[in-house]
Amino acid sequence: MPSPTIEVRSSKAAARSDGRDPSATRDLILDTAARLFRADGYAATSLRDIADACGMKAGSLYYHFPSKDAIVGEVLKIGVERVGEVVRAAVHALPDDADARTLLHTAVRAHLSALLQLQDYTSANVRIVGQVPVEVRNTHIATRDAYERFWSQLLKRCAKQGGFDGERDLKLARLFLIGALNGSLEWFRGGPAGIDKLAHELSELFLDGLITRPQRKAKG
Amino acid sequence: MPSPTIEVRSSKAAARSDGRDPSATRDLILDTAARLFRADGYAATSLRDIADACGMKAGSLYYHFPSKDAIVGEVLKIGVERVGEVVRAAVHALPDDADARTLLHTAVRAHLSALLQLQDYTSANVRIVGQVPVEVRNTHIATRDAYERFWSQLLKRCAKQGGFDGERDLKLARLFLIGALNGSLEWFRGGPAGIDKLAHELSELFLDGLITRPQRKAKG
DNA sequence: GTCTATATGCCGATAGAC
DNA sequence: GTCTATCGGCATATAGAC
Repeated sequence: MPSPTIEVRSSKAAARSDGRDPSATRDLILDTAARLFRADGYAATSLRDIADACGMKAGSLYYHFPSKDAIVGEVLKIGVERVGEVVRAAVHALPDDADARTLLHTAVRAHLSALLQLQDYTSANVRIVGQVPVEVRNTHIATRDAYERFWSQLLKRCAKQGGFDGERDLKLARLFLIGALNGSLEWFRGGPAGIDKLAHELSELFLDGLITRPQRKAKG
Repeated sequence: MPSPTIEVRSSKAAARSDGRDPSATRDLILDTAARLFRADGYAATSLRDIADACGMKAGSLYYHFPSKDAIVGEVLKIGVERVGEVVRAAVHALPDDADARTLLHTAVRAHLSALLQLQDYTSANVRIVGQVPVEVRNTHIATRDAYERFWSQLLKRCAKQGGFDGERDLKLARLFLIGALNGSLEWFRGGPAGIDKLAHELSELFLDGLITRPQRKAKG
């Protein structure tokens, strides 16, 4: 499996620590806010907390963002959009006749990579949705629905290529799959190698199940 | 499938609306707090909000609980402990030689029943852990770990009875399974019949996978 | 057991100096 | 761009009447 490690950068703030990028401070605020939102929740994280962790004063944040809601909205947006982009790109790079196993494994691996490398953004996400102004939440839900539709189509494509069992409910399978993927945010501690093992195990589990099959495909 | 619907009562408050039970008010406060914590998060839910929804004044809550933390601690506790009790009881009621399919299906169905019928408690749970005093959180984590150990043993028992594939990583399978189960909190809307279908689909999916098997067991 | 009244403190946001 | 200073509001928690 020569597929390269998937790299997902959370923001420019981590890349350059000099002050030359005019948006570096903005990115630092976002990274910091995401981390604190994830750890303490939205309402429990004050602008003073965020500013302190950035080495700034609370009033200065208003030069970069018009309100606390705008900050949390941006954090949510980054979390949902970036995962979708990474997964779509990885699947799009496959040949048109890729088989079900390759399709599923690639999408699962890309999702896990982005999800876990952007942990502060993605997991702040699941914890603070529902505590945020309706306008922000509606945008978030629309993006999320589009991503779920992508997965529905992907599973249908897999079913055609891979001889899926006709009795399986693909809608429920999709929901369970995404739940299993996102649940890893709560327990995974490890690096890229661990992510690869996760992706391998989960896609095999969903395709083949726990019970031994009479004949198995040859591997690698 | 003659297995009866699993009933899980959230508290005595729902059962009796007369004022005769001395702990009825306490239970009403807990039910209300769980619902609001789930909807709005922990920090965003004020004691005034809880009191208003109970038809009381904020100060009166302090007759029943010493602090807001005590309320949230109790809500968390109910959420984790009740699910464990229901699942253990359901599995314990099975014969010693129950096969893997029956074991897994029974445990999955019991978990989903308790989880979804206690939605306010269980889903408040996943959203507000990490926003709560360390002492409360440690108790919560201990209970949760014990429950995960129960699932590990259950899967080992299934593996012996059911001819599991030796290549599967049971620890990861357990984590993915519980993730898929708990993820249903975010999307499931339905009643007991829907829960039964969920349990059926998920246990079949984990045992058999998405790909067609050459021979299948006869059903029902 | 529930009420009113209040102590004390942190919150988001703004204004204006530098 | 970042600072200091401050406004008005709502938070948890307490005290004591009924």
